[in-house]
Amino acid sequence: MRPSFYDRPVLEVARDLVGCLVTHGDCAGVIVETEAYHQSEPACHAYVGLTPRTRTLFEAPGRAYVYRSYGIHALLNAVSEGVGIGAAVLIRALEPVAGIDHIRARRGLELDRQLCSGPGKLTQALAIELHHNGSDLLRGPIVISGRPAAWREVQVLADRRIGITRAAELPWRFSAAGSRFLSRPVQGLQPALT
DNA sequence: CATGGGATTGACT
DNA sequence: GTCAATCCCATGC
Repeated sequence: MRPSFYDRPVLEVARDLVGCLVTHGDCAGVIVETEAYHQSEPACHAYVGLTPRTRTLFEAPGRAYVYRSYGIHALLNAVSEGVGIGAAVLIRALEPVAGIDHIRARRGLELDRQLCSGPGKLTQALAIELHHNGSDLLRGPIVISGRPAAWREVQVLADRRIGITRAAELPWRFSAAGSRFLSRPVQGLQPALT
């Protein structure tokens, strides 16, 4: 992935990350679901401005923003847009493609469809922790790389974001059409604008 | 310094 | 469908 990939409007980055590969150590999965967040809307952590918590969101695009959700789960985001603009793409679900036995052991589950079908599940599956906050997604240890050949032409659907109360009407969730590995089914069935 | 609210998940009725 | 677990940190006194 080139650095310029993330230095674009966060909606485009979120759409284009569907089908890309996330790798950490010997485990990897194809991104099948994302959500976009931007400082201009109140569901985004960066809405409150620059604070210790949101610092990473305003730094260089292509970094990982990892934070703790509900005191329990670590959630992985890809920082997007330019320095000084708070925006990121939440990685919400993966189709596991490598290190599946390792992933099953971490998750305590067997069924492939449930291993990475949620933002907290996939961080547990790939051993992504809070200390990865601020790390470089181009250089590692967590690496996001371009779409494998079989995913080059993936159809992406847009839908409403999940689990938020503010700005809930925005169609900023993106998912791979027909994927069985989503956190929840698509409701809107709207093709993402290109 | 005290309080309260989550970009969730899994267990349970 | 309901609900608790659990912790970082923004906010307000």
